[in-house]
Amino acid sequence: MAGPTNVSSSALQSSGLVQHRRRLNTWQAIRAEVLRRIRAGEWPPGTLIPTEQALSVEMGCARATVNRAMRELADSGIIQRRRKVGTRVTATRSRRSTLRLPAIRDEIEGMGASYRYVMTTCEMSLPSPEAMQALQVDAQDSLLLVRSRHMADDVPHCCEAIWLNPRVLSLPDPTIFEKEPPQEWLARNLPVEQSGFSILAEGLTSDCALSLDVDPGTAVLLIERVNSLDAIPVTFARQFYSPNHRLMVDD
Amino acid sequence: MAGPTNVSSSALQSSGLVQHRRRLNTWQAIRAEVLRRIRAGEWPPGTLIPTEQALSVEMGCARATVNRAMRELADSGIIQRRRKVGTRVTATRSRRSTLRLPAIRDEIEGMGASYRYVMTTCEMSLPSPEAMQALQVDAQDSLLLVRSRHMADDVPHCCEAIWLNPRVLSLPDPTIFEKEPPQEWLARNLPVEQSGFSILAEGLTSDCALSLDVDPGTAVLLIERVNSLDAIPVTFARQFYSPNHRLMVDD
DNA sequence: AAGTGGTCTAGACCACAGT
DNA sequence: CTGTGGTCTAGACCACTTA
Repeated sequence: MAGPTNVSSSALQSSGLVQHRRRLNTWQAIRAEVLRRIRAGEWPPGTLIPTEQALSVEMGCARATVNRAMRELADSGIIQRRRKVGTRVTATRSRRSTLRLPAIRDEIEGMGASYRYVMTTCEMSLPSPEAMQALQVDAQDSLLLVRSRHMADDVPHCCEAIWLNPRVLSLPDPTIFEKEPPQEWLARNLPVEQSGFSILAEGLTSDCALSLDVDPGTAVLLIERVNSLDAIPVTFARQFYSPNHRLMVDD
Repeated sequence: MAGPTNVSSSALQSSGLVQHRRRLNTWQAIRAEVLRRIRAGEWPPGTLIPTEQALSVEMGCARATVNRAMRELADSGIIQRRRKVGTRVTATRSRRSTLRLPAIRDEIEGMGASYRYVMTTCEMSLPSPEAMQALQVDAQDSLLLVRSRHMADDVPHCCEAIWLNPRVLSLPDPTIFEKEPPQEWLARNLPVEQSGFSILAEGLTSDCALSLDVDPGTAVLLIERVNSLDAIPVTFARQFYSPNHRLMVDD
C-alpha cells in the first residue's frame, strides 16, 4: 500500500488532531530509529525492547516492515531475538561484519593492475601436518601440491600452496596448472563448496619469502581455505599475501 | 497464507493433471534450489536467470518469497541484481562472508577462560604516524595513549594500544583505565560508531613482544579500529593477538 | 495455554534503467 | 514507454519457548 500509504500519511500529518510522531514506513527508517534509540541510551544494552506488534503501531507501518528492520539489526548482531521472549539489545559489543574477499584475479584487476599467474612447482607430495588435518588424510597419503604466485603488474602479490586429494577428486593432467590457477580450475569444473576459512598471521618460510621477494620471517597475512565436495574435504589452500596487505572490513 | 498454502499444495499434488515439480514455498527451499542450479551448471556464471515473477509461478509461491531468497543470494555475492535488467549469476568467484568479532572479554570468556585486564601504561604522547593518519591530527597534537593486556587464565591473549584524542572527546580521570578497558568505557559512556576496521599481520616490536611474552619479531594478527563520534574520528586502537590466533570465517 | 518472532500470501505502487 | 527488482500492507498460520 505504498501509494495509499503516502496519501494517508499526508492525511494524518495535515489532520489537526494528532500524530506527534511522523510515520516511518520504510524498513531503513525504522532500523535507523531503533539504532538511534539504542545509541542514545534510551534502550541500553540488555533492554527488552517493544514487540514487533507494538513498534508497528507506534511507527504506523505493517509488522512485516518492522520485522525486516529488526532482522537486519539481528543479522548485524546489534540485537538478539527469541520467540516468546522478545528482542534484547545485545549486551556485549559484539559485531558481525561483512568481509568481502574477492578472488585474487579480481582483487588485482580491481586495483587497475594487470594480473599474471605463475606456477612454481607441481608435484605429488606427502601432506604437511596442517594439510593432513584439513583434508583428513594419513601421513603416507600423498597429495598433489601446487605452488604458485599471483603477480600484480609483475610484482608478487600473493603466493599460494594448494593440496589436492586425488583419492576423492578426479584430477586433470597436472600440466594445465602451468597456465590456469587451481582455484579457477576448481571453480569452473567442480561444484565445490567452501566450508569457511581462517585468517591468521605467519612468518614467511624461506621458500615463500623467495617467492614473494622479501626477507624470510617477514610477517604476512595468511588465508586458509578448505574446499569440499559433498561435505568431503578435497582441497586445502594457503594463500600468503605480500607484506603490508590488509583486509578492510566494512561495518 | 501458510495454512491455505498447505491445503492448496495438497490439492495440487493430488490432482491427476500435473505438477511435475513439488511446490517450494519457503525462501530457504527456493534459495537452495537456485543454488543447486547454479552449482550444477544449469545456470553458469553470467547467466541471466528467470525473473522473480517467472520463478514464483514455477515454484508455486508468492513473488515476495522468491524475492527473499534472491536477496539472500545477492547479499552473499552469489548473484547480482539490477532493476529492469534482471538477475545474473556472478561471474567471478567473489564471496561476501560474515565475520564475527566479539569483544575481547567475550572471546576469552567464551573459551571458558577467566578474563583479566591489565593496564600497562597510560600517558599523553605524540601520535605515531598511523595514529596521525587515523585520527587526522598533526604530529604535535599529543594524545592519550593507553597500553594494556587482556589475559585468558593469566596467559596473555591480546595486547592493545589505543589513542584517544582529548580535543574531540571529553576524557575521564585517566586512572579509571587502570581497572576498566578503554573499549568498554567507550562503549558504556559514548555513542561511538565503528567506521570499519582492518586486519593485518605484523612482526611484534619489542615492547609488544614483552607484553605478550614471546620473541620480538614474531608474526601476529593485528586489528586496527577507528571509533568515530558524529563522523569525527576520536579513538584509534591496535589490538595485537598472541601468536597462532586465527579468525574463523563462516561461509 | 499464551505470547513472541518467523514466514507466507496476494496485491499494489515505486524506483530505476533500458528501449 | 516498459519491464525488472525493491518494498509496503494486511492478514494469516506456524514454531518455539516460557509460564
